[in-house]
Amino acid sequence: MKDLLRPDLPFRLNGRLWMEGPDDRFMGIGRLELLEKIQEFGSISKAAQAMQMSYKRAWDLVNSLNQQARQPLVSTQTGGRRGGGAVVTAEGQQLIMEFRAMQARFQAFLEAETQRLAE
Amino acid sequence: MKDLLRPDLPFRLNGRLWMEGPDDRFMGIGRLELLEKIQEFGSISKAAQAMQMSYKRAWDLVNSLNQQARQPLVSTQTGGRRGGGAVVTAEGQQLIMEFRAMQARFQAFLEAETQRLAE
DNA sequence: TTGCGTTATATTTTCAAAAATACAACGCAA
DNA sequence: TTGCGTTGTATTTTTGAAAATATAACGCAA
Repeated sequence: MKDLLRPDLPFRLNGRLWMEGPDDRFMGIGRLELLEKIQEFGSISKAAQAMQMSYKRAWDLVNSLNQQARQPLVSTQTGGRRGGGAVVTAEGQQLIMEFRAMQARFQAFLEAETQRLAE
Repeated sequence: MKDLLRPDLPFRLNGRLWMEGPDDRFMGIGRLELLEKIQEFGSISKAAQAMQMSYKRAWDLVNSLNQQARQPLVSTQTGGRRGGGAVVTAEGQQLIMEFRAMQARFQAFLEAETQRLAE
């Protein structure tokens, strides 16, 4: 493989992994990071801001996640002391853990293939 | 994982794999299929047509491939009996084989992860 | 009761990627 | 020498996704 590539350019292997339902994506690296930010800030809008994403997009993603899950993964409330907020549920936390683990195994796969590539 | 998902919807794991240079993608499943179609038809325009892709897009992809390769992966000629045509070079064929093999290993990874998912 | 910072939602605007369109050059064959 | 089906290239148009914008509802606190 290496002998096919221009030697003056640095090439690397990359990839994406996701879970999908019949007509919508369910989980991917972007949604994973969003869930983690919501957990960190307790707010969809703050999470969106931190990811430089519009609130609408973030909300749509959360909605899509919740619609496809058996139990809500993010629970929200409007009004109140801090204006409202969002919490990642126990189920959401489980999803974060399991998908993070899958991502880690995928990274390992990519690194193994990158080794092969150098041959 | 399975217990988090709506039981009435069929979910599946999916993914993409690609090689990239500093400012351009080099190889991916789309380019792989395009190379295979060019090999099949001996023509960029026929390959594009078969993939329901505009000729310009197909040509741009071929150009990008050739620019980043040490040796041309597709060689073309204009005019002549059949109006011209395109041939996948030996190097191009090697790329097809190696990337196909990598894709196969990726599929195996996806299936292994899908097993895990069902637990 | 007013202000604040959220969630929730609809609508409009922007942007970039792809497609569509147009056309010149090429070289063989009729 | 004309026509044909390519490659090669520029320009315009379309399209779809995301951002931007706007606004209501909510519920606590000052």
